[in-house]
Amino acid sequence: MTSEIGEDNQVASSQEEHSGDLTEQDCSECEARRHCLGDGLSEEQMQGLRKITHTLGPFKPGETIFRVEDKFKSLFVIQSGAVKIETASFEGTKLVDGFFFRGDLVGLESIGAEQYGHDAISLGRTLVCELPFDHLESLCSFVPRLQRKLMIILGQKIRYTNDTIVRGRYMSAEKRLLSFMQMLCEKKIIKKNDNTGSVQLPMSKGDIASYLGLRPESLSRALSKLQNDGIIRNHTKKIEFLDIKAILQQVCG
Amino acid sequence: MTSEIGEDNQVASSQEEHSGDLTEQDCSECEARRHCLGDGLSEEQMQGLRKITHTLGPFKPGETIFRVEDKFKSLFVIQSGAVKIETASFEGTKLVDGFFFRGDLVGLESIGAEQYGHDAISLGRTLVCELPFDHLESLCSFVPRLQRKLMIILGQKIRYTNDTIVRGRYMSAEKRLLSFMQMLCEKKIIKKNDNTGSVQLPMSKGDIASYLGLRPESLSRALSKLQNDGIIRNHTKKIEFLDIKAILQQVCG
DNA sequence: CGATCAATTGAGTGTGTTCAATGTCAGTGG
DNA sequence: CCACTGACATTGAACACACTCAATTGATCG
Repeated sequence: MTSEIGEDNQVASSQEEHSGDLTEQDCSECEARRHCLGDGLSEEQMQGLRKITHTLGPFKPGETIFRVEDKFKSLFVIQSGAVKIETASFEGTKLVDGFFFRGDLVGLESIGAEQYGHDAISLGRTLVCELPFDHLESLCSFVPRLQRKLMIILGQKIRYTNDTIVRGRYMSAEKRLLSFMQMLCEKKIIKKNDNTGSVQLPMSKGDIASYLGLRPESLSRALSKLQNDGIIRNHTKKIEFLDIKAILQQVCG
Repeated sequence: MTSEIGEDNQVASSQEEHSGDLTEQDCSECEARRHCLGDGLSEEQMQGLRKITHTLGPFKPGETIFRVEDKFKSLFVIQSGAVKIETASFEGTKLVDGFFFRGDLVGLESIGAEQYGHDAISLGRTLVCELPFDHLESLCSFVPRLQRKLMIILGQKIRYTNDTIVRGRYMSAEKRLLSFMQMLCEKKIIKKNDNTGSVQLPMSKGDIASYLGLRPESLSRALSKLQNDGIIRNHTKKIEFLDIKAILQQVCG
């Protein structure tokens, strides 16, 4: 478990990119501006937030943003790209516990712990914004709106897990896949065009399967079935949605 | 879904028990004192917390503390007794999403939502301490320690769900049951006596099954199997632990 | 172009589910 | 006190769905 730690600290190497960067964070060009923790704050409040943050990356696919057992220090807002978190279970098997996209906060899972409980791994070309948690906490005391926002996000995360993963236990492989695709639609990850659309998947099918609590084979079969039903068209790194309504109407029961 | 709401508001009727109670909450006799949100706060800080709280109950088994679609207003600390939260799924089936014991906070799941997402139902004779959330939030801004504690609890809840329910998907019925019994041990719900012990279950077997993502029949079979293996002795409302070590050593994989 | 890893497909197995029957227990009323 | 009731729990038999194992195809990269 600890064997790999420290052999190649990509966080450190990435930080070098902006070493000597003492100017205040510039959020005006950030792709995630509208989804960020800071959205809705006054200019003055945003300034407080900008002072404690800086950009990390870009991370290439497979690079780690933090590792299991690294000291918990920061949350990370995804500016662009995508991230998965995973843990090694009992015998070497990796389990994917979450995917994160633009505007999502990575690291909430480790609040209150000494160390991160997951590896956070970049999918695609990823830029993140680091929020040192103790600074963020202090800032929250002065900016009630920020405190509120963080709590809301924590509450949402609890609900989201309950509505998807926990509920998912009672759903067939096909339903789980559909609810995953619903999520992609709601997060606007897909390129939508009326009732059709498509996603360029940043993660592997195996990762999706793991996240949904399925074997890769079972996911593959579910994909094939939906393709036969004319709901989707399945490719290696892309899924075309031929009938978005049918996917969204899917009542999860 | 909304049909039952308001027909018999047990919250209101319970509140009558202490209507006119304008004195400050007295925590000195509370069974959950050592597990409460306020534990670790200075006397002065505790005073702030006591000012915004009051006791509700006792609730009898089956009575609701709040219902789905009630406006989200408060968190509730369990002083004594136990609570389950459940939701009605698609066709009338109730799904149990959590159990709460002394010192646990009920309602975290609904932070950031307009309405509660569950029914909270008393198991056994239950006393709770109501924490109006907007007051609690304001207090958090003045008491960083409290803010921190609440965030830690939220983080822990996220981790707990991930470590039990999400991981549980990969575990057999027997393993899920064992991990449930581990939880009971860790929360000191059981009456322990060296390597043996017993629990008087406040909830039905059906509730446990639902919580673990199993059918009652499957749980029953798992219980029978563990009894045959000499690990437990199974009764209707009680489980005897004949070998606590064997239960705790159980590595969840 | 071969090497490697991911994804798919097929065949057989297994664990939990489903359906149905029986058993247990607490509460109620004769 | 015992019979009746209804909810919960247990047990059995057949089934279904996802899993396992194995083979094949497909993509990517040196």
